Amino acid sequence: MCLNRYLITRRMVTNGDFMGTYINKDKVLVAVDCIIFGFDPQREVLQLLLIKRDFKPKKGRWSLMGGFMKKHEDLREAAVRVLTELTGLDNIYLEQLKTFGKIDRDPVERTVSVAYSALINTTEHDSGLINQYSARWFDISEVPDLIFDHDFMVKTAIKRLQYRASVQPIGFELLPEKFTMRQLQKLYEEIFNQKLDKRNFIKKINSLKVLEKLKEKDMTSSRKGSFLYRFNHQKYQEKLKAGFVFKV
Amino acid sequence: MCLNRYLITRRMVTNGDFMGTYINKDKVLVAVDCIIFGFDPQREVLQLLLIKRDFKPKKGRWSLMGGFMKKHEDLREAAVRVLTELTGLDNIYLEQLKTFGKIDRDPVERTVSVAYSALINTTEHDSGLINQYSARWFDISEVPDLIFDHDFMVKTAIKRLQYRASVQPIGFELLPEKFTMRQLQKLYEEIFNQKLDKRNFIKKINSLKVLEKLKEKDMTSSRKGSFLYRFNHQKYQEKLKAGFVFKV
DNA sequence: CCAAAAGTGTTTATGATACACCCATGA
DNA sequence: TCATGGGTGTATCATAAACACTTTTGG
Repeated sequence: MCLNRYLITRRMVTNGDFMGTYINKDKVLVAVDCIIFGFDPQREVLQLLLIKRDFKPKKGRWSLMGGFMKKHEDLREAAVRVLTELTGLDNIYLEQLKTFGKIDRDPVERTVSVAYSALINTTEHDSGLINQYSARWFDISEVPDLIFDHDFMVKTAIKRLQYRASVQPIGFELLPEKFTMRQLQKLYEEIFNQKLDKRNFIKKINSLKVLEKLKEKDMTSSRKGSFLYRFNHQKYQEKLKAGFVFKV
Repeated sequence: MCLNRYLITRRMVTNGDFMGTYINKDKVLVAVDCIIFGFDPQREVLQLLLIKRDFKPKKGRWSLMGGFMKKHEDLREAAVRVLTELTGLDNIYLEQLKTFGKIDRDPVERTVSVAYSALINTTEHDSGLINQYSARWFDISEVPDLIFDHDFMVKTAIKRLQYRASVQPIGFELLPEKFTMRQLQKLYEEIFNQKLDKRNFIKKINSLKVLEKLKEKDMTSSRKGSFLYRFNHQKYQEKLKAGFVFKV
């Protein structure tokens, strides 16, 4: 590390080759921020995970889960580590969203932040664990003002989520293993922020042929009860390999 | 800068608030790499701009136009500056592509690189200027091996280009002001790497209603000559505002 | 028997695809 | 007159959108 750096510097001094290429270049902090979406199947709302900062600056304000990349760690690994440290969430697939590099985005130090995003199935992840870490789910319509440029990051993430939802059967990452058609539809309505026609929606979803209709019914939401469905990962993978586009 | 940093450190020492938040965090080099696409309307090929490195490491190898962000400069500005310094290209709209953060992507120093991409109209930009800077256009099918992870960056950029081309009338950024339908079609064929039906293509393009057919003909490619078209930016902006999706 | 949510089909409009011949011109 | 690239139209199919009534059952 320091040694390594010294050696390179020596080489540069010796033959001049690296001159102007790596020395005298500014180094800055590289942050990672995690934008985690969830869906509450009972209340049928899209949610965002936030933490309350118990340190300055902006102590007491809500923020995305963020931290700094270490020199000897991959960027993505840094995001995974930070998320785990702050929420206990483990084994989450984080997708890179965008990098935010405005000069004054962090008032303390020049920091470039790489935002990562994930969709999680809240019923599969221990919410007690999340609470323990002073993290909390917010309904997407009730997200408070966030620190720095985190509001903008969230806006960007929602746009990306809408795009992803339009080309992939995204619902299955956010719903419990078994779910009703109504829940799936509500999820899409939340993501796109618009009402969808029940009949057309079901037709389209069925045409994708990646759902199994189960014999079981969910009896909590009506007297008649509604059938439960399950996502068939194998069929999905086969279709994906065949180049099928899951336009919803 | 150094002063500023010192003050913050003092405050941290005084009240402990910043402890563990900003101090002892690793700083790394933040690079920007520019992926510039062009289109040669004569030869009807998609092209990529590269430079020959005249410095180590990888001296003599071809590479994207890259450099390091300065501490007191926006990330995007850094990309614009680097592009201008290395190619003379000015006034280019660079769109952020993705950030590459593998631990060993640069063998010399830990570097996180943010890739930016742009489409340029080669006839509007002084190619003499580019040559002066030891930059060169390569046909997309003949791009040489590049340094570091630049090959992967280019692959990623091409995918993004294909996506953008499918939802925006992208051709107009890459073509000269006046162009023929054939050139436009060839451009899309190059981007998607597949043949398109002439009649269907023209129908689709016309349905977008953002082209003006001129009275002039281009006589260089056939005896009959082919009509020239021009992109109508105003119509495009109006449609864009109205939420029109330019699916091609 | 009624309230509340579940479930189900048809029609129409729009856009995508496939496909082949005539036109204008310079040499 | 002919070789070359330019230019045009129709029929079919697939998907999207609009739209309303019946079913089930617990209370």
